[in-house]
Amino acid sequence: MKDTSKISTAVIRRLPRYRRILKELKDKDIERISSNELSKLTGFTASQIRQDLNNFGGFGQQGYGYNVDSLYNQIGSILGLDKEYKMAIVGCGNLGQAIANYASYYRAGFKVVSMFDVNPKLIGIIINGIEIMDYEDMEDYLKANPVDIGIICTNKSSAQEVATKLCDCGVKGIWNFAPTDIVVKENVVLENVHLSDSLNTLAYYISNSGK
Amino acid sequence: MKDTSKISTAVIRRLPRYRRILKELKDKDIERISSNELSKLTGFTASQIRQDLNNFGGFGQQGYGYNVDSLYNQIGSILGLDKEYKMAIVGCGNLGQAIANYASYYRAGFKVVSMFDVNPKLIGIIINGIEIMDYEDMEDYLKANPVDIGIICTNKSSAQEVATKLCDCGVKGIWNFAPTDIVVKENVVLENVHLSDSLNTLAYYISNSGK
DNA sequence: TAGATTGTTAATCGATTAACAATC
DNA sequence: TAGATTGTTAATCGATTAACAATC
Repeated sequence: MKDTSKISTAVIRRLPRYRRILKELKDKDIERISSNELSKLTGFTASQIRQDLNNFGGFGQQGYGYNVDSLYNQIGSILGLDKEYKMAIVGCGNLGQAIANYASYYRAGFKVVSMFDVNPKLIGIIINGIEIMDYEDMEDYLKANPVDIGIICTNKSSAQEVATKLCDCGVKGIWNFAPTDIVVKENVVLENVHLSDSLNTLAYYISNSGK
Repeated sequence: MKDTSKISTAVIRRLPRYRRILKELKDKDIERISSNELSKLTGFTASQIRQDLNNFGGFGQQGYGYNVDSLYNQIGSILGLDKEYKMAIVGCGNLGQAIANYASYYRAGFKVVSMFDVNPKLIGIIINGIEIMDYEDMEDYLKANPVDIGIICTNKSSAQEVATKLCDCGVKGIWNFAPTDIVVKENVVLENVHLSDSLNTLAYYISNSGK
């Protein structure tokens, strides 16, 4: 296996997609698959698929292809999905609540364990078994009950302050849904979901399609 | 200006980010900016910024830089944000409701005009001024009241069927939040927001950080 | 005018694709 | 064994960066 720190983000971002397709094959009780067939299903070239996988090890067998179940598990393990992640949601409007209900059911390994908001109307409400707490108490609470991932579902103006506080509370990663660029402490991983950027990109391709 | 069909997706996906930063500068009443300063704010190199912008035309001025307000508007126009987009949401759980409240306030140009669900408990509810309608009636309704963008917030198993129906109703683009790959009719633009993929990527970097 | 900074060409770098020997 | 398909090296392609003449 190569030094994983040298593997490009493009490769990493393809892995969840491979895994998703493998899951579907697994559910259809398909045992083996060739890079060529996987190419048809994913839209990536067979060559690229083999290159990508060989960054992490030789998971296939000449003349046979890849074992679906085994490759599915290997990719899960590469992605770190055999571990458990505790998560805290900050900002419990519709989006925060959607995530609270969503995240846990897609991947058993991701558990929302605490939720925070400043709005007195939301504090005390129970979402998916978790009571929304006062944001004021977040620092104390998270220092006593640490989480791995902080999820920012606040508005733009609060996002940086929340991010800084989450970093101080020792999160390992931040999943940011606020439509702004935030800065995090060294060694904290940042993953942005900029919905407005995504919608803008869609608008571009709509207004330029057929040209 | 180059043939826009030859401009890579990577370039297009940087445009919303440039625009976001320019908006902040505009709000601070900053009039001009050089590619070098923009580089510091965006994290992209000055060279790349100039290259990107020159795909669409020479918006700068030697010795001066770029006029913030004008560049902001130009990028908006390139992205097609000077038009209006009517949108329909299919699947009105937390996520669908979050989008209904979200999309409209980020960009005045994106208007949610109809919402559909199969759940009788949701049908009739009013979200942000829009009454949720029965999914059964979607086809008839959208043929009489067409939209530009269909937003899929259903679960995985319904996503493809919904996508096909939206295509039949003449949408120009689909914004897909269901965690699955869907196929759309030719000339319909597809933009995926795979939240589970995003979270998996975050997990990878967390479990490989510090190595 | 002198200084600054763009627009654009050329050089570099990295990612994707092609090809094929290794081998199951 | 013969056929299939990987793992891996080499070739290609495209995107990013560097450099600098043009020019405000």
